[in-house]
Amino acid sequence: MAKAKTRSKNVKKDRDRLRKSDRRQRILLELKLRPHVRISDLARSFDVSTETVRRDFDALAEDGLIARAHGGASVPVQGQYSSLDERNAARIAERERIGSAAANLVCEGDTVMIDSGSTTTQLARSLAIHGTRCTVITNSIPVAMTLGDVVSDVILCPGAYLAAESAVVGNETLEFLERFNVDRCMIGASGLTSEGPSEAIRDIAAVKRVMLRRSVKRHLLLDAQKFNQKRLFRFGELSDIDSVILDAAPVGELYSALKTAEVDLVIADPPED
Amino acid sequence: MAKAKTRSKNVKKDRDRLRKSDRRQRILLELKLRPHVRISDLARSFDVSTETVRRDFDALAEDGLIARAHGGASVPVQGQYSSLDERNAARIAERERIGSAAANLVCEGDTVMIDSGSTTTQLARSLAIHGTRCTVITNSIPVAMTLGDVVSDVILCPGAYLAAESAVVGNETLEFLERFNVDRCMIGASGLTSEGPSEAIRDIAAVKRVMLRRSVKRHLLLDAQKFNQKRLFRFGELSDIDSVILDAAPVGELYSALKTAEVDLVIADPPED
DNA sequence: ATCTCAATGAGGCTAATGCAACAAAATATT
DNA sequence: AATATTTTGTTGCATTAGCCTCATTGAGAT
Repeated sequence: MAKAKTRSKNVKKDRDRLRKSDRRQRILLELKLRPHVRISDLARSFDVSTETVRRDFDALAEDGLIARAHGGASVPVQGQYSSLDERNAARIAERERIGSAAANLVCEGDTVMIDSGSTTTQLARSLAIHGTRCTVITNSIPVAMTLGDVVSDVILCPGAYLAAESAVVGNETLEFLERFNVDRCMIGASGLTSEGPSEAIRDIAAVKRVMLRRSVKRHLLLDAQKFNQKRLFRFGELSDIDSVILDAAPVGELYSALKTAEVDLVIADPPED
Repeated sequence: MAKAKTRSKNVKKDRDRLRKSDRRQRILLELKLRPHVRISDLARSFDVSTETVRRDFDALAEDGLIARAHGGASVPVQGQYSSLDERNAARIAERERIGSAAANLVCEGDTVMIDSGSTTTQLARSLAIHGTRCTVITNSIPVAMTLGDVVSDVILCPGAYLAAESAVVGNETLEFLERFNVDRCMIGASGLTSEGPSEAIRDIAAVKRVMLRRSVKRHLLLDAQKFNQKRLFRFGELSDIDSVILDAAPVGELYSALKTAEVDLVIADPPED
């Protein structure tokens, strides 16, 4: 049955005041336009009190849709990791180290495929800091935006835009990637077991598969938290990987499996301070 | 008491102050990672006083590299227009109206090509607010990110990433676009004369040309400030355009030329308040 | 070594924001 | 229509940020 009264009395418990949800919607839209909005501006724009906007912010932040800041709010995190909680903030440091170590593997003039993910975005950042001139092919928008067009040539893949990952995926992406032969690829993973790396999202896994196939040297980036984690989509064997860049050495079965597969282990330097 | 030399430090000696430029660099890199940084965080991170960070912010904001906010700073504006000055802030309102009017032209289920630019990004925003379900093909990253993947299917073009426009351009973009036939395209322009629309950046103009060619209905979006402006690269004749969406009616020669070419004029509604 | 100038930090003050409790207004429910 | 519930506004106060001035530091130049 079609909803006759569009938005008047819909549900019982679900009291969605048009006003409120409408404001929230507009806040989110606004944040898609600019990276940061001020409470005072929004209050004036909506003609409500700052307290109301503050409450909207609290609600949106609770859902992880925005990131609060003093005096305003910004987009949660350009589609990368969520810098909300302490736990994740700690992960950032490790990803930074991994990204930095991975950046050292890239030589001047290299052609590199970089996939989407928080760790590979950190790699892009390290590459930008380091100023390594290279050609990058990526399906990740944060990676492209981080690298810019000054130091590196960045080629962005086509495909369907996947907001949750800030990346493009799908057949067009895969076909496009097939056209290239690159020196190396830098790939993240949600999990790594002795059976190989795996990933939770199918389309993302498919991209990784193709990138692995088109590269001479194949590097996997991941932090120790992913050890022995298994996700639905395995995108390769250990023998498909030339080296793994990580923040701590694996042990036990995973370690021996990596050794058997002759995978190089690149352990990122421990934090300086 | 005007200070003669505000910040003249471009001495030939490049070893000015590594400290300062290094900090600025890191601030910019940080902003590529997260959309917003806090002064207090940076001060702690760099182990300098908040005043120093504040001064860095002032300098960076002066160059338009960051956007200041209370308590921090954010990326200037994801690569779109610069919301720095009042003049530009005023333009935003007009672009909003134009974008909204253009969004009304899009029907449910349409396939639409949208090019890069501040006005078309506003169109994307209006589409998102309106919730029009459609398939969008774009070379603009802000457009893709604004639309997301909930209401619309968004297909991003491949190509070389052009940071200044936050868009992809080049042969790959053009070839990709050629593969599609769409109902309509929404295109911005830097200038419009009786000879046709023009654009300052060659690669961007090339994209617009192809989009025009692949569309049944061709819409041009621009504000009155662009009237009688001529840029280096003309990307079409007036007769290539089906309708122009603008915030004020053109007059004189431009008006008669548009009429002669049988171009529809869609004047955006004036502001409500 | 001394001088100079830019850069930085510290203090003090003002303005803006955050927070909590309560009051007022709007809306839904009966 | 009357009541209950939610939402919004207001007030007061604590906290934080902004900004100005001035003292101090540090690097380069003479």
